[in-house]
Amino acid sequence: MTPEKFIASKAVEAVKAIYGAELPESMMQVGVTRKEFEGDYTLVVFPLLKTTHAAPAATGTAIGEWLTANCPEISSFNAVQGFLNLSLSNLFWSETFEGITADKDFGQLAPTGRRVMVEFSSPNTNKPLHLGHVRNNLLGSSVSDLLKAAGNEVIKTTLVNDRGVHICKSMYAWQKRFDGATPESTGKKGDHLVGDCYVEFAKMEKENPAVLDDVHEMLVKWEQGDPEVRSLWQMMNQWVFDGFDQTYKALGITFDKTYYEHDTYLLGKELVQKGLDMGVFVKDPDGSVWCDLTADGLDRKLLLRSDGTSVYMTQDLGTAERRFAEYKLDSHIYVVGDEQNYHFQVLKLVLAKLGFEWASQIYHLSYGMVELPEGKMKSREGTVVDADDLIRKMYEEAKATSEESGKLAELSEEEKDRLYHMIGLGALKYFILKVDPRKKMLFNPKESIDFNGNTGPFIQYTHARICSILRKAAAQGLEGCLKPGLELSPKEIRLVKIINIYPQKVAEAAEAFSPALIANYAYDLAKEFNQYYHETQILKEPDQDVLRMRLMLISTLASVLRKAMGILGIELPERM
RNA sequence: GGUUCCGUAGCUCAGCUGGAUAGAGCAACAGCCUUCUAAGCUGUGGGUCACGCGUUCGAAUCGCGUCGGAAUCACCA
Repeated sequence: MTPEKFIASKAVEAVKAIYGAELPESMMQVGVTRKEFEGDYTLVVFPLLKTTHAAPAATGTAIGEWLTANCPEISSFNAVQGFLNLSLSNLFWSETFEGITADKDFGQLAPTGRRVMVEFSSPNTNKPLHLGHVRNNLLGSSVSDLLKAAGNEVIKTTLVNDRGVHICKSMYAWQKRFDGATPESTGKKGDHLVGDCYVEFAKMEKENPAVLDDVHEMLVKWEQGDPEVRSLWQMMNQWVFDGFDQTYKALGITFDKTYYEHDTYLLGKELVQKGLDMGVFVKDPDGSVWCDLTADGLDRKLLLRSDGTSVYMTQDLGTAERRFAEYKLDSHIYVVGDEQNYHFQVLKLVLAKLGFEWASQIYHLSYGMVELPEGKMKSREGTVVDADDLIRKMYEEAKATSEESGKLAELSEEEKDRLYHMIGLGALKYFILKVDPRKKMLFNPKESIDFNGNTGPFIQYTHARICSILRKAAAQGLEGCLKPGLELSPKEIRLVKIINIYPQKVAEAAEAFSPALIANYAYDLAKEFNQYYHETQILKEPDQDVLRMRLMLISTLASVLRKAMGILGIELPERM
């Protein structure tokens, strides 16, 4: 039980005892006391005035007196206007602290019994990944870990868009203008080489629009299984996959299951027939099939072309049905940009019309675009921020900053390399994940991502600092240990308080599908530690019990930082 | 035009299930390394929470409207 809930339940008892009225717990608004006032938690008494028929301050005082008299956990109070500030006893906090240290799985929520699939990344195989994909990948991966921490079973998946006109464009340009170039012959990463082909095609199209006909012919041949086209397709796709693998590896992204569009693009046609049989779809005279959503405030949606071929939506209906059936999913989350809000709105509606109860368990985690100061990234104008480039730059930046600080003399070259990658990536991941997913975000390539302030490296640094203290303590044979009933300082209580709400944060963040809440929590915790660090000499404390308690406190804090940042996919170093 | 989302400090962002004097970081300025890692800490300046009306004891937060921005409404994916 959280302290807030505890106080609310006690306040219900207080009101009953003093005023004889039974109020629901939801009437008790308990929040964390603002810094300017004394106390840990504040009960807002305004909502109670109709019941108590007394002035705000008098009501607060009466409840405060009852609580301090009847609850040993509540040590003192002060009533300011309609706000009753309550201080919890030192014993309460030291017991809370003890409870946290005893819980090996602190922050891992109880199993929900729900199985959730998270689809993210889902790249096209005609060009390399850029910053927009990076946001998608980091969000998807992080939300997956977040949902796991919240007690769900999670299956991470991706649907590779490996067929279609866009792929054929790259293939066509390669055939005509690349003279047999391969990743080996050019020394170029495969996805970048194929991306070059795609760009080249745009030029070809500009010079002679007729090339589009050739590409469509190629697509038809692909669908017919033409051996030559298929083998070219396979070769170039493999180049891209190899390139993507490197990028995924650098980002620390993995999937439990990979789908390929060439396997799934025909799914959903039976569902169209089912919808027609059920009378929820209609067939136009030209043979095309539609779902009428005008009653839901939307338009008519095409589900099957007049030539009988399927569209994007058809395929998505089919894959959703297959996945829910195959994996017995309770829920499915799609991490897709907000430009596709309409698509997912329609998807859910159509599935509901087909009678699938699980349609309501589909969530579109709709995130905002990453924009540059000039606006959207445009590949035609060469303003796309390439993922590999960015990762490399972050590494260089981390290396430069680290070398400047000159603290890493004892590390081997290999350890340094690992550390630079950890820091560079930590900066990038935190930069992206600390922003509310739903909001669009701005990236300015001219200003490099910061390593100071509210950043990943700040939190990594804080962790390294704690580890340094723990190392020094261990060298003196000292270990963290908590003596029951030991007095905690106000600052230490603050730390315990923040650590204590971590599980609650995980629950909130999972509910909102927002790793940003975890990022901001980790920052608050790190910041609070740094203040404590500057005003408290941990190792020079003469009282051994206090010293050991502090070691316990900071090692617990470090462990919570690791858990929180782990959800963001960010590793914390032991020194930096 | 319809629908949806957004508008908080010079910049990037928190806060939004209504609560006390709206918070951080960056940038600027002033301090703190003979003290456990200065990628840190402390302080100063910086706000009509786009605007208006409403609901409420109380609104950045909820409702309606206005202005500004974005996305989307394909027999594209």
